[in-house]
Amino acid sequence: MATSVFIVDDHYMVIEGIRSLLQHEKGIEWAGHAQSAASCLAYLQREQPDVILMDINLPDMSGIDLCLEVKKKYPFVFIIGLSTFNQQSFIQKMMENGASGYVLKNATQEELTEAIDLVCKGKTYLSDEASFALREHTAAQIILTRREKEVLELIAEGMTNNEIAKQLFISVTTVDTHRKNLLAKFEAKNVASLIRAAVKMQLIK
Amino acid sequence: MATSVFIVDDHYMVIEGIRSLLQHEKGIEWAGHAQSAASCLAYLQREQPDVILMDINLPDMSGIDLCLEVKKKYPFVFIIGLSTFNQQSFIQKMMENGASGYVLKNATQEELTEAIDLVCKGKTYLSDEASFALREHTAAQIILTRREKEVLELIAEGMTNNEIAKQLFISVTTVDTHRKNLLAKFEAKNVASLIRAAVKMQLIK
DNA sequence: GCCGGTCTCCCCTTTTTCAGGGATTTTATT
DNA sequence: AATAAAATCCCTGAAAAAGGGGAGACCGGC
Repeated sequence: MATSVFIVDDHYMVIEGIRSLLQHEKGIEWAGHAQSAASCLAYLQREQPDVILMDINLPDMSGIDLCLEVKKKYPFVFIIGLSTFNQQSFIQKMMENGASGYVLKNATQEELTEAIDLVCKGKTYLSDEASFALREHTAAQIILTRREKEVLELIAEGMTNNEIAKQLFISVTTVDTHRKNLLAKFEAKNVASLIRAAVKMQLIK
Repeated sequence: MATSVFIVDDHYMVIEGIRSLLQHEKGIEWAGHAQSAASCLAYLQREQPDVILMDINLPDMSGIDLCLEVKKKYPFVFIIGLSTFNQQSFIQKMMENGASGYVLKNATQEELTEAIDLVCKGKTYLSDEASFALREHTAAQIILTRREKEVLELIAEGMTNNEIAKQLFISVTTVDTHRKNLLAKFEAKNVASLIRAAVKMQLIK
């Protein structure tokens, strides 16, 4: 029986590209496509494909969140993440949320079909670049607590410790402690390098 | 006579997508594709297409720089920029460097062919989102002087005014002046918001 | 030659950050 | 119940940044 493949990507050209790559492939059936998380979820209520190729960037919800939601509702649908080369920091989160594989958008037809085949058998497929990035990223990953994230956000907004303290209804000294922990975790010597690093790691927008 | 179209994009799937969109289009001839700036330039030495669809993100050189170079050497080749929705800040630079149009990667077949037709006639095509972004961006554009850029870079590195002064062989007070001007230009109240804004506007990486 | 912009330098004051500690309570997790 | 992790709070003192000025030198364009 043929494997049905569904794709979620907001870029029409990418959908077309994958369709074109897969259309003559035996054993693969085109289940359809969606350009948003919402329409993907709507489709899944009617029918479930074997594999979903899912972009990280969607207009209404991130692929990471969508992945989690889809896996919760339809655990037997396998998900393969899709992204461009410079979004590798998301791979980790995507896999944590239940994706079975990860393919970069410059993958060849062979890589794509191999990924679909492997994933259907319950295995994991990571493109070379993806698995490399995963190792790199895991090493350099920085885990922030809830409060630290909040403080970081507000620092990035340009607020002083005093202002942050008022906003969060805590003491200035507490904010200062969180700030110090942030600086330590990022190995940054001041806010400038902190914010730069945080933006690089996609922890703030 | 048919319009020959060449495409430069490092994502194989996007190339396939566009090829699939254009292949049955009368009046459009597929000239080929390249996945890097270098191979694009190599191709152009042999023959020149009428239109190049050019991605902003290339592995070896940015599309913006490639655009400038191609236009310098082959001024009669029309270039249409290609990008995803969240890279709109590059549109301005692409147009400044001689591009004739800009299309987002979620464009439909109609938009794409319309863009190619218009551009061939020497006109400009901007997708709705692109022209909107252009207006937004132009209004909010911030022009930095040579020195300000240098200081900004070093601030982002986490250096203090003192360290920057030593590095640039100027007085601390001068660095401070530049810093103040940067804050004023960005309408930022401290480095945190300055760096965030600068990263957003792609002035630093 | 003049003007605008850039780069340079200096003054002052106040605010904020940074670097060191230390310490208690809350909240999971086992 | 014990432990670990997170969140809370406090102190001191030095360093840096921010906010407010002013001012001379250089350079390119009109």
